[in-house]
Amino acid sequence: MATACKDCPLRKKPLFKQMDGREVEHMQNFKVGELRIEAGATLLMEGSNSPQLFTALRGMGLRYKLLESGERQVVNFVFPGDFIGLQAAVLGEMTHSVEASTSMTLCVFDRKALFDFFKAYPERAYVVTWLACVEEHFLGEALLSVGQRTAVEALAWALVRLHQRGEALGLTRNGEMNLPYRQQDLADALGLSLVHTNKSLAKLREKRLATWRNGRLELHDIAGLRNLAKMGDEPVTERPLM
Amino acid sequence: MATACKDCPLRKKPLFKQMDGREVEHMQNFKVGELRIEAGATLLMEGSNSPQLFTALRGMGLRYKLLESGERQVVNFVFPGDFIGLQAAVLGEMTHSVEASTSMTLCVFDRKALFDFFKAYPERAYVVTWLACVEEHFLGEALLSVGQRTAVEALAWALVRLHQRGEALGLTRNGEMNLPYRQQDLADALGLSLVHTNKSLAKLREKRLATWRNGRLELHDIAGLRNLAKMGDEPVTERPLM
DNA sequence: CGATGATTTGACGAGCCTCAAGGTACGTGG
DNA sequence: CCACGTACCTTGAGGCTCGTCAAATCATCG
Repeated sequence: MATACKDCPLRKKPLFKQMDGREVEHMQNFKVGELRIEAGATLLMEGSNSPQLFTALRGMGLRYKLLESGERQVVNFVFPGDFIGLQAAVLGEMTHSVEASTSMTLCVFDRKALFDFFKAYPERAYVVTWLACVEEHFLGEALLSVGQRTAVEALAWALVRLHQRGEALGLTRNGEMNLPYRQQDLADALGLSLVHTNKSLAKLREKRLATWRNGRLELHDIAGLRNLAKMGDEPVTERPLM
Repeated sequence: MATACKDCPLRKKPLFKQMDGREVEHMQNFKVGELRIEAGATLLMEGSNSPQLFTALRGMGLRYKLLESGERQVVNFVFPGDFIGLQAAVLGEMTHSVEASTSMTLCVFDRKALFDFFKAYPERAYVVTWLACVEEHFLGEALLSVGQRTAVEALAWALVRLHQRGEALGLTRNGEMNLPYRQQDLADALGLSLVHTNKSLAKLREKRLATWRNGRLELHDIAGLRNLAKMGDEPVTERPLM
């Protein structure tokens, strides 16, 4: 049974901007159902033109692109609240694939209704644009990491960011959280080899900065990590939810 | 004297989707003026909250991010038709800086009017989202290049893409175009050192694939470059103009 | 308890970076 | 007109980071 938008558990988290009753109703009009997929399943394929849009409600996933020769670049990690499939809706096809790392449940919207949605609810149209900008922002930061940081620095950056996202969603306890990815996923996100990623993670452990094993991430010294990664401190800000 | 939107020379280029008279009028309502800046000038600073939005009308520029330690990551190249400053308008601050590589003229819009614009002209709101998606698409591709391609491959990719953009704007003649950037700019875009960029460009020349000197780019073998870069062939498609 | 997939470690080499010096084009002032 | 400065491009030498190859360990699961 699909949960009604008014009962959406995600919306109440402090990370997300409050919606008034009308907005919730607008979302309810747009929503066509819920989808549950298993870990490992592919939700969207690069190049595909899916008839549906999604918002991740529960679970985590990956966005990635492939080179013809098989190399994979992870372009982002999917967390609850992420909006998925906008590119297919607007540009006509997905520019990356999306797959589930854990089992996930997603809110489903009808892609064909998007333009009518824009006409009917401009404040929601603004939200869609907002989310596209957030994605753009993250990709720029990732590019900065891959292009300019060393392996250890890039890993420090990635772990801090992932933890930050988890924390904003209330997924952490005493600096710990579940991080259900493989080292290969991080490696592909940062343009590193698996082996070098593994050795760099070991360095972070030796320096007592962060530990990540058995799917559990623990940051021992966030300030140290941020410093190592030469990150400025932009606090997590409220963002809207679709 | 600011040119009127109805006389906009950019809009007529085949790259851009046709607008009907009403849409042109909507843009005219939104436009507040024109700006001309010199080569080397900074248009927007990362972290700034500019009161203005821009569309590049003429000239070329760079979008980049800086690390505290001084490393620069070029996140994109600015060509005529690019929409600039959306992040500041929506997220509250720019997530990258923008500077002019040549002298530029830009169309100026009022950031505060953006939301009203969304309400009044949903088809234009849709266009803004479209452009944000295009940017996201490009950043994903850049990430793929920096993360997974070798230096020569990444350069091949970059030169093909830049040439493609030039061609779509009618800036090329027999595979040649002006490319008013420094090698350092390409290096910072691809996460390479200047020296290695220079040597890799030499290799592309030796292989008779591409020559870029004195601000002039010449692609001798586009298929060869695409092949080297392992690029699929997505054709350039029409896109809207703001 | 074997099979499969993920993590870990070691050895070695390659790609890319840094340092350094020289070259070219172009503008400026004596 | 030439000396000089500046900005950018080019080339060489040497070293470090990171990738590849290989194998061992570990965890999970049927």
